[in-house]
Amino acid sequence: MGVTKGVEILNSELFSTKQRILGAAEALFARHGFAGASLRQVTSAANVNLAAVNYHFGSKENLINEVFRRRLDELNSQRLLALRGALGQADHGLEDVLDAFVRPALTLSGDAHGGSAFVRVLARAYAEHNEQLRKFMHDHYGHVLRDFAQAFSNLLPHLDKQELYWRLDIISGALTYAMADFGVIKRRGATPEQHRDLTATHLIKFAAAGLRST
Amino acid sequence: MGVTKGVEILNSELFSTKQRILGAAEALFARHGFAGASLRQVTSAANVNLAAVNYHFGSKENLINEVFRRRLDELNSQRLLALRGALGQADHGLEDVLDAFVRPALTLSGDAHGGSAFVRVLARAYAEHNEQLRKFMHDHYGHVLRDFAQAFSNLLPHLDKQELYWRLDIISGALTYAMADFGVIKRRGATPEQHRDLTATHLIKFAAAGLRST
DNA sequence: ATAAGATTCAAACAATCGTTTGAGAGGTGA
DNA sequence: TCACCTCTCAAACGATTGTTTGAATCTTAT
Repeated sequence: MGVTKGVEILNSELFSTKQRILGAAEALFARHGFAGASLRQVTSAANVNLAAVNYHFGSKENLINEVFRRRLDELNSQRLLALRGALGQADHGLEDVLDAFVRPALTLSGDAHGGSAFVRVLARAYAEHNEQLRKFMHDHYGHVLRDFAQAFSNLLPHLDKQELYWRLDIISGALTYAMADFGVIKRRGATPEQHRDLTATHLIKFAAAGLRST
Repeated sequence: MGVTKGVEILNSELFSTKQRILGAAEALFARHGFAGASLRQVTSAANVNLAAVNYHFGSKENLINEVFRRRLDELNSQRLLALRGALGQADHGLEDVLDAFVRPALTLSGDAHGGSAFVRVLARAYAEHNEQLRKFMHDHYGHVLRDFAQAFSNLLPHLDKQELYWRLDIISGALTYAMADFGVIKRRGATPEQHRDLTATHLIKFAAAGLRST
């Protein structure tokens, strides 16, 4: 049996080698993990030569980082946009800020072009507690978390900064994990969009309660 | 640098070779994942010969299964015990059944003798969606999930069976993931036991709302 | 004490891993 | 046409993987 079983071969000429590698890596990392998916599996699924990974990305580790960067760049800019919109409302509350954090991620999880695979990759990364990956995210998206933390802090002035960061880390993990299951869940009598909205409502309510607790 | 960095070497004569391997595997699987932790790392940390794994467990995959079996046997029997206690109450509700499901897992996550490492292993397994591991859990602990599903179904007669199983799967994942972070979270002015109780309350409330939603 | 069985050990197995190499194909501008 | 640069390719690199082997050692019962 082939190692690319079930993974769509992205051999269209419409996509560059780099993009095909990123897409195949995303799908295979979601399914087998970072250590479990080999570069030979990735390049085979992407229909490119094995050496192409090290040529275009330098190393497997850097490929992993690029898989994250491609999606998180878009995700976090949308989060900041939504945050600015929420803070623009004069009477905005905790739930509005949480919504700005969750909603773009939900949209990503509903994306058919690899986005739903990526949220599973994200869930793996959270489960891994990978220190190297955490540093990458901190370096590249730390300002996003800082902006949200500032917004939360203004709404929760009694809460210690350090404690706030712990809770945001927990919330990120819980939300990420909950999102990772979206692909397989079918709720009767509701469209996927309705289902995501319903889940978002529950998650936001849950997270708001966790943030408010003393 | 040694590959066993930071992992306690279980070389006490009080523990058998099998137990030392299971303990070291549990700790290293929690830290590096199933594919990421090699048998040489495991046997080195356990202070046993490399071949001991295949002698006592047959294969790495079977070792993984045994790591799960050791903890889940105890966990699930306690869950069933708590479920019987909850069902014994004449006026028991959804939260009581959920508590019977969550509480034993929380106790395990607070256990210092590898239990807290094991919940991280569990979180990884959920994130992996490992089909082989899911089959193992289904074969060995399917009756536990069935008993809980029956209890939930009696309390939610309007809910379709298939839909109920989906929701229980989600809840299991969410609870497991939330538990996996316990080791590093320190909440000011609360003992670890109090913190676990507080988190359990939030989780149960969240799960109950999810189950009741139409 | 002695045979039988259970366990441990160093060593090696084939397979696979991420990475590197050097030749060559393909396109671009002078 | 020529030189230049980008990219692809098959092949090989050393290292590490899970597993197996057969002899050595320890345990146990007769």
